[in-house]
Amino acid sequence: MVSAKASRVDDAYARLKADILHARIPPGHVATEPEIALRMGMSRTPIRETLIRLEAEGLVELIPRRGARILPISASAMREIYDILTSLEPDAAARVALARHSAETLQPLHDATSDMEAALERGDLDAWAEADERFHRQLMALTGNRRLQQIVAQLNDQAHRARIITVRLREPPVRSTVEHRAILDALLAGDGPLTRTLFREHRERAAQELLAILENLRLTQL
Amino acid sequence: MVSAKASRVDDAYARLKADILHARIPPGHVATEPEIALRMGMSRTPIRETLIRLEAEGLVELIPRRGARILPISASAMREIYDILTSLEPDAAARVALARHSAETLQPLHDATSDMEAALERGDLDAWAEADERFHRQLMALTGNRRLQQIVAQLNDQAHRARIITVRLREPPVRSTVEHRAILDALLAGDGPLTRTLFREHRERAAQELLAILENLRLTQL
DNA sequence: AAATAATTTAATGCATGCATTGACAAACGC
DNA sequence: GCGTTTGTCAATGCATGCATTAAATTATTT
Repeated sequence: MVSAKASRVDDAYARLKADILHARIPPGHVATEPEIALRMGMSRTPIRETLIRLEAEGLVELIPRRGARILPISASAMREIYDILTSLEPDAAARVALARHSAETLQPLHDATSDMEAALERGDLDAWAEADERFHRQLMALTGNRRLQQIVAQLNDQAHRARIITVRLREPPVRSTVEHRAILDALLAGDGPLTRTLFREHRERAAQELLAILENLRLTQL
Repeated sequence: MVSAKASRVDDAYARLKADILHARIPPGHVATEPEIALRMGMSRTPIRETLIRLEAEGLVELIPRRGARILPISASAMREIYDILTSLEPDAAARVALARHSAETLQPLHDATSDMEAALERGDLDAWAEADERFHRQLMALTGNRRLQQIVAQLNDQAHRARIITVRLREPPVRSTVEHRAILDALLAGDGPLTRTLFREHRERAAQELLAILENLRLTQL
Protein backbone atom coordinates (compact mmCIF):
# COMPACT_ATOMS: atom_id res chain seq x y z
CA MET A 1 0.00 0.00 0.00
CA VAL A 2 1.45 3.31 -1.02
CA SER A 3 -0.87 5.81 0.52
CA ALA A 4 -0.99 6.18 4.25
CA LYS A 5 -4.12 4.78 5.82
CA ALA A 6 -6.74 7.44 5.68
CA SER A 7 -8.01 8.48 9.05
CA ARG A 8 -11.67 9.28 9.42
CA VAL A 9 -10.80 12.93 9.57
CA ASP A 10 -8.97 12.62 6.26
CA ASP A 11 -11.95 10.90 4.77
CA ALA A 12 -14.52 13.30 6.10
CA TYR A 13 -12.38 16.23 5.08
CA ALA A 14 -11.94 15.03 1.53
CA ARG A 15 -15.58 14.15 1.08
CA LEU A 16 -17.00 17.27 2.62
CA LYS A 17 -14.63 19.52 0.76
CA ALA A 18 -15.44 17.86 -2.54
CA ASP A 19 -19.14 18.14 -1.82
CA ILE A 20 -18.76 21.83 -1.13
CA LEU A 21 -16.55 22.61 -4.11
CA HIS A 22 -18.80 20.77 -6.52
CA ALA A 23 -21.78 22.51 -4.99
CA ARG A 24 -23.37 19.18 -4.13
CA ILE A 25 -24.16 20.91 -0.89
CA PRO A 26 -25.89 24.16 -1.76
CA PRO A 27 -24.11 27.38 -0.73
CA GLY A 28 -25.63 28.75 2.41
CA HIS A 29 -26.72 25.36 3.65
CA VAL A 30 -26.49 24.80 7.37
CA ALA A 31 -25.86 21.42 8.91
CA THR A 32 -25.28 20.30 12.47
CA GLU A 33 -22.47 18.08 13.62
CA PRO A 34 -24.67 15.09 14.44
CA GLU A 35 -26.32 15.45 11.06
CA ILE A 36 -23.05 15.34 9.18
CA ALA A 37 -21.69 12.63 11.43
CA LEU A 38 -24.67 10.46 10.70
CA ARG A 39 -24.38 10.99 6.98
CA MET A 40 -20.68 10.19 7.01
CA GLY A 41 -21.08 7.21 9.26
CA MET A 42 -18.79 8.28 12.05
CA SER A 43 -18.97 10.01 15.39
CA ARG A 44 -18.98 13.73 15.94
CA THR A 45 -15.33 13.93 16.90
CA PRO A 46 -13.72 13.58 13.49
CA ILE A 47 -16.46 15.73 11.97
CA ARG A 48 -15.69 18.46 14.44
CA GLU A 49 -12.02 18.43 13.52
CA THR A 50 -12.88 18.46 9.86
CA LEU A 51 -15.13 21.47 10.26
CA ILE A 52 -12.44 23.37 12.11
CA ARG A 53 -10.11 22.81 9.19
CA LEU A 54 -12.68 23.80 6.63
CA GLU A 55 -13.43 26.93 8.58
CA ALA A 56 -9.75 27.83 8.59
CA GLU A 57 -9.80 27.39 4.83
CA GLY A 58 -12.67 29.75 4.42
CA LEU A 59 -15.13 27.24 3.03
CA VAL A 60 -17.40 26.97 6.02
CA GLU A 61 -18.57 29.18 8.81
CA LEU A 62 -19.11 27.74 12.26
CA ILE A 63 -22.12 29.40 13.80
CA PRO A 64 -22.13 28.97 17.57
CA ARG A 65 -25.34 27.09 18.33
CA ARG A 66 -26.58 26.48 14.86
CA GLY A 67 -24.06 24.36 13.08
CA ALA A 68 -21.80 24.70 10.08
CA ARG A 69 -22.83 26.96 7.27
CA ILE A 70 -21.50 26.36 3.80
CA LEU A 71 -20.29 29.77 2.79
CA PRO A 72 -22.38 31.34 0.07
CA ILE A 73 -20.92 32.70 -3.13
CA SER A 74 -20.95 36.45 -3.00
CA ALA A 75 -19.71 39.03 -5.45
CA SER A 76 -17.89 40.83 -2.68
CA ALA A 77 -16.04 37.69 -1.67
CA MET A 78 -15.00 37.15 -5.26
CA ARG A 79 -13.76 40.70 -5.48
CA GLU A 80 -11.62 40.14 -2.42
CA ILE A 81 -10.24 36.93 -3.80
CA TYR A 82 -9.45 38.31 -7.21
CA ASP A 83 -7.79 41.38 -5.77
CA ILE A 84 -5.41 39.13 -3.91
CA LEU A 85 -4.78 36.79 -6.80
CA THR A 86 -4.15 39.75 -9.06
CA SER A 87 -1.41 40.85 -6.72
CA LEU A 88 0.12 37.46 -6.15
CA GLU A 89 0.09 35.56 -9.39
CA PRO A 90 1.59 38.07 -11.83
CA ASP A 91 4.52 38.71 -9.51
CA ALA A 92 5.03 35.04 -8.96
CA ALA A 93 4.86 34.39 -12.68
CA ALA A 94 7.46 37.07 -13.29
CA ARG A 95 9.78 35.38 -10.84
CA VAL A 96 9.27 32.09 -12.61
CA ALA A 97 10.09 33.74 -15.92
CA LEU A 98 13.30 35.19 -14.55
CA ALA A 99 14.30 31.80 -13.21
CA ARG A 100 14.52 30.72 -16.83
CA HIS A 101 13.34 27.20 -16.37
CA SER A 102 14.01 24.67 -19.07
CA ALA A 103 11.36 23.80 -21.60
CA GLU A 104 10.98 20.40 -19.96
CA THR A 105 10.23 21.99 -16.64
CA LEU A 106 7.64 24.16 -18.29
CA GLN A 107 6.16 21.21 -20.12
CA PRO A 108 3.22 20.84 -17.72
CA LEU A 109 2.25 24.41 -18.51
CA HIS A 110 2.53 23.65 -22.18
CA ASP A 111 0.31 20.62 -21.75
CA ALA A 112 -2.26 22.55 -19.78
CA THR A 113 -2.39 25.23 -22.44
CA SER A 114 -2.79 22.68 -25.22
CA ASP A 115 -5.50 20.97 -23.24
CA MET A 116 -7.33 24.24 -22.87
CA GLU A 117 -7.19 24.84 -26.59
CA ALA A 118 -8.37 21.34 -27.38
CA ALA A 119 -11.17 21.46 -24.83
CA LEU A 120 -12.30 24.80 -26.18
CA GLU A 121 -12.55 23.42 -29.70
CA ARG A 122 -14.56 20.47 -28.45
CA GLY A 123 -16.72 22.85 -26.48
CA ASP A 124 -15.92 20.89 -23.33
CA LEU A 125 -16.09 23.58 -20.72
CA ASP A 126 -15.46 21.26 -17.79
CA ALA A 127 -12.24 20.04 -19.32
CA TRP A 128 -11.33 23.62 -20.14
CA ALA A 129 -11.84 24.74 -16.58
CA GLU A 130 -9.81 21.82 -15.29
CA ALA A 131 -6.89 22.61 -17.59
CA ASP A 132 -7.12 26.28 -16.67
CA GLU A 133 -6.86 25.55 -12.98
CA ARG A 134 -4.06 23.12 -13.65
CA PHE A 135 -2.08 25.77 -15.50
CA HIS A 136 -2.32 28.16 -12.61
CA ARG A 137 -1.51 25.50 -10.08
CA GLN A 138 1.55 24.26 -11.94
CA LEU A 139 2.82 27.76 -12.36
CA MET A 140 2.64 28.42 -8.66
CA ALA A 141 4.40 25.15 -8.03
CA LEU A 142 7.30 26.39 -10.12
CA THR A 143 7.90 29.23 -7.70
CA GLY A 144 8.86 26.67 -5.08
CA ASN A 145 7.14 28.82 -2.49
CA ARG A 146 5.01 26.47 -0.43
CA ARG A 147 3.15 29.15 1.42
CA LEU A 148 2.31 30.90 -1.80
CA GLN A 149 1.03 27.70 -3.31
CA GLN A 150 -1.15 27.04 -0.33
CA ILE A 151 -2.62 30.52 -0.21
CA VAL A 152 -3.37 30.60 -3.92
CA ALA A 153 -4.85 27.12 -3.82
CA GLN A 154 -7.07 28.10 -0.95
CA LEU A 155 -8.33 31.18 -2.72
CA ASN A 156 -8.94 29.21 -5.87
CA ASP A 157 -10.93 26.69 -3.89
CA GLN A 158 -13.07 29.47 -2.54
CA ALA A 159 -13.67 30.81 -6.03
CA HIS A 160 -14.20 27.41 -7.60
CA ARG A 161 -17.97 27.28 -7.37
CA ALA A 162 -18.37 30.75 -8.79
CA ARG A 163 -16.25 29.78 -11.76
CA ILE A 164 -18.24 26.64 -12.38
CA ILE A 165 -21.42 28.62 -12.49
CA THR A 166 -20.18 31.48 -14.60
CA VAL A 167 -18.25 29.49 -17.13
CA ARG A 168 -21.54 28.39 -18.66
CA LEU A 169 -23.08 31.81 -18.58
CA ARG A 170 -20.60 33.55 -20.78
CA GLU A 171 -19.10 33.45 -24.20
CA PRO A 172 -16.64 30.62 -24.78
CA PRO A 173 -13.35 31.59 -23.13
CA VAL A 174 -11.44 32.07 -26.36
CA ARG A 175 -9.69 35.15 -25.21
CA SER A 176 -8.63 33.61 -21.95
CA THR A 177 -7.12 30.68 -23.76
CA VAL A 178 -5.18 32.89 -26.11
CA GLU A 179 -3.84 34.81 -23.15
CA HIS A 180 -2.53 31.65 -21.58
CA ARG A 181 -0.57 30.90 -24.70
CA ALA A 182 0.92 34.39 -24.64
CA ILE A 183 1.87 34.05 -20.99
CA LEU A 184 3.53 30.74 -21.69
CA ASP A 185 5.56 32.31 -24.48
CA ALA A 186 6.67 35.11 -22.19
CA LEU A 187 7.68 32.56 -19.59
CA LEU A 188 9.69 30.59 -22.10
CA ALA A 189 11.35 33.80 -23.26
CA GLY A 190 12.29 34.53 -19.67
CA ASP A 191 10.69 37.94 -19.92
CA GLY A 192 9.71 38.82 -16.39
CA PRO A 193 8.06 42.21 -16.89
CA LEU A 194 6.08 41.01 -19.88
CA THR A 195 4.93 37.94 -18.01
CA ARG A 196 3.79 40.07 -15.15
CA THR A 197 1.89 42.47 -17.36
CA LEU A 198 0.18 39.76 -19.34
CA PHE A 199 -0.76 37.83 -16.27
CA ARG A 200 -2.12 40.84 -14.53
CA GLU A 201 -4.30 41.73 -17.49
CA HIS A 202 -5.42 38.13 -17.66
CA ARG A 203 -6.53 38.11 -14.06
CA GLU A 204 -8.08 41.53 -14.20
CA ARG A 205 -10.18 40.62 -17.20
CA ALA A 206 -11.23 37.33 -15.67
CA ALA A 207 -12.26 39.12 -12.52
CA GLN A 208 -14.25 41.68 -14.48
CA GLU A 209 -16.12 39.07 -16.40
CA LEU A 210 -16.89 36.96 -13.39
CA LEU A 211 -18.06 39.87 -11.32
CA ALA A 212 -20.16 41.25 -14.14
CA ILE A 213 -22.01 37.97 -14.40
CA LEU A 214 -22.46 37.56 -10.68
CA GLU A 215 -23.82 41.05 -10.35
CA ASN A 216 -26.04 40.71 -13.36
CA LEU A 217 -27.59 37.66 -11.87
CA ARG A 218 -28.06 39.72 -8.76
CA LEU A 219 -26.07 37.02 -7.14
CA THR A 220 -25.00 39.32 -4.42
CA GLN A 221 -25.17 36.19 -2.45
CA LEU A 222 -26.01 32.86 -3.88
CA MET B 1 -20.31 41.92 30.01
CA VAL B 2 -19.10 42.90 26.59
CA SER B 3 -16.86 40.04 25.61
CA ALA B 4 -18.38 36.72 24.78
CA LYS B 5 -17.66 34.01 27.30
CA ALA B 6 -14.30 32.56 26.48
CA SER B 7 -14.41 28.88 25.78
CA ARG B 8 -11.50 26.74 26.79
CA VAL B 9 -10.47 26.52 23.19
CA ASP B 10 -10.41 30.31 22.97
CA ASP B 11 -8.31 30.43 26.08
CA ALA B 12 -5.89 27.73 25.06
CA TYR B 13 -5.60 29.21 21.60
CA ALA B 14 -4.80 32.69 22.86
CA ARG B 15 -2.32 31.46 25.42
CA LEU B 16 -0.51 29.04 23.18
CA LYS B 17 -0.32 31.47 20.33
CA ALA B 18 1.08 34.18 22.55
CA ASP B 19 3.61 31.76 23.99
CA ILE B 20 4.73 30.84 20.51
CA LEU B 21 4.89 34.37 19.13
CA HIS B 22 6.85 35.66 22.09
CA ALA B 23 9.13 32.68 21.83
CA ARG B 24 8.33 31.62 25.36
CA ILE B 25 8.19 28.20 23.85
CA PRO B 26 11.43 27.67 21.95
CA PRO B 27 11.12 27.20 18.19
CA GLY B 28 11.40 23.53 17.31
CA HIS B 29 10.02 22.41 20.64
CA VAL B 30 7.79 19.35 20.55
CA ALA B 31 4.99 18.77 23.01
CA THR B 32 2.33 16.10 23.27
CA GLU B 33 -1.34 16.74 23.76
CA PRO B 34 -1.49 15.37 27.31
CA GLU B 35 1.51 17.49 28.19
CA ILE B 36 -0.08 20.71 26.97
CA ALA B 37 -3.44 19.75 28.40
CA LEU B 38 -1.89 19.29 31.80
CA ARG B 39 -0.08 22.59 31.65
CA MET B 40 -3.21 24.43 30.59
CA GLY B 41 -5.39 22.69 33.09
CA MET B 42 -7.90 21.21 30.74
CA SER B 43 -8.58 17.97 28.92
CA ARG B 44 -7.08 16.97 25.61
CA THR B 45 -10.14 17.84 23.57
CA PRO B 46 -9.87 21.62 23.54
CA ILE B 47 -6.11 21.36 23.17
CA ARG B 48 -6.57 19.20 20.13
CA GLU B 49 -8.86 21.72 18.49
CA THR B 50 -6.48 24.51 19.33
CA LEU B 51 -3.57 22.68 17.74
CA ILE B 52 -5.54 22.09 14.57
CA ARG B 53 -6.17 25.80 14.30
CA LEU B 54 -2.57 26.69 14.97
CA GLU B 55 -1.47 24.21 12.38
CA ALA B 56 -3.77 25.81 9.82
CA GLU B 57 -2.15 29.13 10.67
CA GLY B 58 1.29 27.79 10.05
CA LEU B 59 2.59 28.19 13.58
CA VAL B 60 2.72 24.57 14.52
CA GLU B 61 3.30 21.27 12.81
CA LEU B 62 1.35 18.22 13.88
CA ILE B 63 3.61 15.22 13.65
CA PRO B 64 1.57 12.03 13.54
CA ARG B 65 2.70 10.05 16.55
CA ARG B 66 5.01 12.55 18.15
CA GLY B 67 3.02 15.59 19.04
CA ALA B 68 2.96 19.23 18.07
CA ARG B 69 6.15 20.90 16.96
CA ILE B 70 6.54 24.63 17.30
CA LEU B 71 7.72 25.60 13.86
CA PRO B 72 11.32 26.75 13.83
CA ILE B 73 12.43 30.04 12.32
CA SER B 74 14.16 29.38 9.06
CA ALA B 75 15.64 31.71 6.52
CA SER B 76 13.82 29.90 3.75
CA ALA B 77 10.48 30.35 5.47
CA MET B 78 11.18 34.03 5.87
CA ARG B 79 12.04 34.30 2.22
CA GLU B 80 8.72 32.72 1.32
CA ILE B 81 6.84 35.04 3.61
CA TYR B 82 8.56 38.18 2.41
CA ASP B 83 8.09 37.26 -1.21
CA ILE B 84 4.37 37.09 -0.62
CA LEU B 85 4.19 40.24 1.45
CA THR B 86 6.21 42.06 -1.16
CA SER B 87 3.57 41.15 -3.72
CA LEU B 88 0.58 41.90 -1.56
CA GLU B 89 1.26 44.97 0.47
CA PRO B 90 2.51 47.42 -2.17
CA ASP B 91 -0.47 46.69 -4.39
CA ALA B 92 -2.85 46.99 -1.51
CA ALA B 93 -1.22 50.24 -0.44
CA ALA B 94 -1.59 51.60 -3.96
CA ARG B 95 -5.28 50.82 -3.88
CA VAL B 96 -5.61 52.60 -0.57
CA ALA B 97 -3.83 55.61 -2.03
CA LEU B 98 -6.18 55.72 -4.98
CA ALA B 99 -9.15 55.53 -2.66
CA ARG B 100 -8.08 58.97 -1.43
CA HIS B 101 -9.08 58.54 2.15
CA SER B 102 -9.47 61.58 4.32
CA ALA B 103 -6.70 62.67 6.63
CA GLU B 104 -8.82 61.56 9.58
CA THR B 105 -9.13 58.09 8.20
CA LEU B 106 -5.39 57.97 7.73
CA GLN B 107 -4.81 59.30 11.21
CA PRO B 108 -3.96 55.87 12.68
CA LEU B 109 -1.18 55.58 10.13
CA HIS B 110 0.03 59.01 11.08
CA ASP B 111 0.03 58.03 14.72
CA ALA B 112 1.89 54.83 14.06
CA THR B 113 4.53 56.69 12.09
CA SER B 114 4.96 59.29 14.79
CA ASP B 115 5.21 56.55 17.38
CA MET B 116 7.92 54.89 15.38
CA GLU B 117 9.89 58.09 15.20
CA ALA B 118 9.50 58.74 18.88
CA ALA B 119 10.40 55.19 19.84
CA LEU B 120 13.45 55.35 17.65
CA GLU B 121 14.67 58.48 19.36
CA ARG B 122 14.18 56.89 22.73
CA GLY B 123 15.92 53.80 21.47
CA ASP B 124 12.92 51.72 22.45
CA LEU B 125 13.03 48.94 19.92
CA ASP B 126 10.06 47.06 21.31
CA ALA B 127 7.85 50.10 20.98
CA TRP B 128 9.27 50.72 17.54
CA ALA B 129 8.43 47.19 16.40
CA GLU B 130 4.95 47.47 17.83
CA ALA B 131 4.27 50.71 15.98
CA ASP B 132 5.73 49.27 12.80
CA GLU B 133 3.40 46.29 12.91
CA ARG B 134 0.52 48.57 13.76
CA PHE B 135 1.20 50.71 10.70
CA HIS B 136 1.12 47.71 8.43
CA ARG B 137 -1.98 46.30 10.07
CA GLN B 138 -3.91 49.54 9.88
CA LEU B 139 -2.99 49.97 6.27
CA MET B 140 -4.34 46.57 5.36
CA ALA B 141 -7.49 47.35 7.30
CA LEU B 142 -8.04 50.35 5.06
CA THR B 143 -8.32 48.11 2.03
CA GLY B 144 -11.49 46.66 3.49
CA ASN B 145 -10.45 43.28 2.16
CA ARG B 146 -10.97 40.84 5.00
CA ARG B 147 -9.23 37.95 3.35
CA LEU B 148 -6.24 40.10 2.59
CA GLN B 149 -6.07 41.28 6.17
CA GLN B 150 -6.22 37.76 7.44
CA ILE B 151 -3.53 36.45 5.11
CA VAL B 152 -1.15 39.29 5.82
CA ALA B 153 -1.76 39.03 9.55
CA GLN B 154 -1.05 35.33 9.43
CA LEU B 155 2.21 35.83 7.56
CA ASN B 156 3.25 38.57 9.94
CA ASP B 157 2.58 36.27 12.85
CA GLN B 158 4.80 33.69 11.31
CA ALA B 159 7.56 36.25 10.83
CA HIS B 160 7.11 37.85 14.21
CA ARG B 161 9.72 35.89 16.12
CA ALA B 162 12.34 36.43 13.45
CA ARG B 163 11.74 40.16 13.62
CA ILE B 164 12.04 40.23 17.37
CA ILE B 165 15.38 38.55 17.20
CA THR B 166 16.83 40.52 14.34
CA VAL B 167 15.67 43.95 15.43
CA ARG B 168 18.33 43.90 18.13
CA LEU B 169 21.04 42.60 15.90
CA ARG B 170 21.07 45.41 13.44
CA GLU B 171 21.58 49.12 13.22
CA PRO B 172 18.70 51.20 14.53
CA PRO B 173 15.93 51.19 11.90
CA VAL B 174 16.30 54.82 10.95
CA ARG B 175 15.91 54.18 7.27
CA SER B 176 12.82 52.09 7.75
CA THR B 177 11.20 54.80 9.80
CA VAL B 178 11.94 57.44 7.19
CA GLU B 179 10.43 55.21 4.55
CA HIS B 180 7.23 54.93 6.48
CA ARG B 181 6.94 58.67 6.56
CA ALA B 182 7.43 58.80 2.80
CA ILE B 183 4.83 56.13 2.22
CA LEU B 184 2.39 58.00 4.38
CA ASP B 185 2.96 61.15 2.36
CA ALA B 186 2.36 59.28 -0.88
CA LEU B 187 -0.86 57.86 0.57
CA LEU B 188 -2.06 61.29 1.59
CA ALA B 189 -1.22 62.59 -1.87
CA GLY B 190 -3.28 59.81 -3.37
CA ASP B 191 -0.36 58.79 -5.52
CA GLY B 192 -0.93 55.10 -6.22
CA PRO B 193 2.13 54.26 -8.31
CA LEU B 194 4.48 56.11 -5.98
CA THR B 195 2.98 54.40 -2.97
CA ARG B 196 3.44 51.06 -4.59
CA THR B 197 7.04 51.72 -5.51
CA LEU B 198 7.98 53.05 -2.11
CA PHE B 199 6.28 50.23 -0.32
CA ARG B 200 7.88 47.63 -2.48
CA GLU B 201 11.33 49.03 -1.87
CA HIS B 202 10.54 49.18 1.80
CA ARG B 203 9.63 45.55 1.97
CA GLU B 204 12.46 44.43 -0.24
CA ARG B 205 15.00 46.18 1.90
CA ALA B 206 13.49 44.83 5.08
CA ALA B 207 13.58 41.35 3.66
CA GLN B 208 17.20 41.73 2.62
CA GLU B 209 18.28 42.90 6.02
CA LEU B 210 16.39 40.24 7.87
CA LEU B 211 17.64 37.46 5.67
CA ALA B 212 21.20 38.71 5.81
CA ILE B 213 21.15 38.56 9.58
CA LEU B 214 19.51 35.17 9.72
CA GLU B 215 22.00 33.74 7.31
CA ASN B 216 24.93 35.37 9.02
CA LEU B 217 23.91 33.77 12.25
CA ARG B 218 23.77 30.54 10.35
CA LEU B 219 20.23 30.44 11.53
CA THR B 220 19.21 28.25 8.70
CA GLN B 221 16.88 26.94 11.27
CA LEU B 222 16.62 28.29 14.72
C1' DA C 1 -54.58 37.65 17.83
C1' DA C 2 -50.22 39.31 19.47
C1' DA C 3 -46.92 39.35 22.85
C1' DT C 4 -44.81 37.11 26.56
C1' DA C 5 -43.55 33.38 29.51
C1' DA C 6 -42.69 28.61 30.41
C1' DT C 7 -41.22 24.33 28.72
C1' DT C 8 -39.09 21.15 25.79
C1' DT C 9 -35.61 19.89 22.61
C1' DA C 10 -31.28 19.38 20.91
C1' DA C 11 -26.52 21.13 19.66
C1' DT C 12 -22.39 22.24 21.46
C1' DG C 13 -18.19 22.15 24.54
C1' DC C 14 -15.70 19.34 27.00
C1' DA C 15 -14.12 15.15 29.66
C1' DT C 16 -13.13 10.52 29.54
C1' DG C 17 -12.35 5.72 28.10
C1' DC C 18 -10.32 2.55 25.08
C1' DA C 19 -8.31 0.23 21.05
C1' DT C 20 -4.69 0.86 17.95
C1' DT C 21 -0.18 1.66 16.68
C1' DG C 22 4.10 3.89 16.47
C1' DA C 23 8.26 5.18 19.35
C1' DC C 24 11.66 3.62 22.25
C1' DA C 25 14.37 0.28 24.70
C1' DA C 26 15.94 -4.04 26.08
C1' DA C 27 17.28 -8.48 24.56
C1' DC C 28 19.27 -11.10 21.07
C1' DG C 29 21.94 -12.82 17.15
C1' DC C 30 25.78 -11.90 14.06
C1' DG D 1 30.27 -3.91 18.71
C1' DC D 2 26.38 -3.37 15.77
C1' DG D 3 22.17 -4.49 13.40
C1' DT D 4 17.57 -7.13 14.42
C1' DT D 5 13.92 -8.50 16.86
C1' DT D 6 10.77 -8.39 20.37
C1' DG D 7 8.28 -6.20 23.97
C1' DT D 8 6.68 -2.30 26.69
C1' DC D 9 4.82 2.13 26.94
C1' DA D 10 2.26 5.90 25.74
C1' DA D 11 0.17 9.19 22.29
C1' DT D 12 -3.18 9.43 19.16
C1' DG D 13 -7.76 8.75 16.90
C1' DC D 14 -12.12 8.12 17.81
C1' DA D 15 -16.52 7.10 20.40
C1' DT D 16 -19.36 8.28 23.99
C1' DG D 17 -21.51 10.59 27.94
C1' DC D 18 -23.08 14.60 30.08
C1' DA D 19 -23.84 19.37 31.62
C1' DT D 20 -24.91 23.62 29.66
C1' DT D 21 -27.51 26.57 27.08
C1' DA D 22 -29.52 28.41 22.95
C1' DA D 23 -33.37 27.61 19.91
C1' DA D 24 -37.87 26.09 19.07
C1' DT D 25 -42.32 25.05 20.75
C1' DT D 26 -46.11 25.37 23.53
C1' DA D 27 -48.80 27.53 26.93
C1' DT D 28 -50.39 31.74 28.96
C1' DT D 29 -51.68 36.43 29.42
C1' DT D 30 -53.36 40.79 27.77
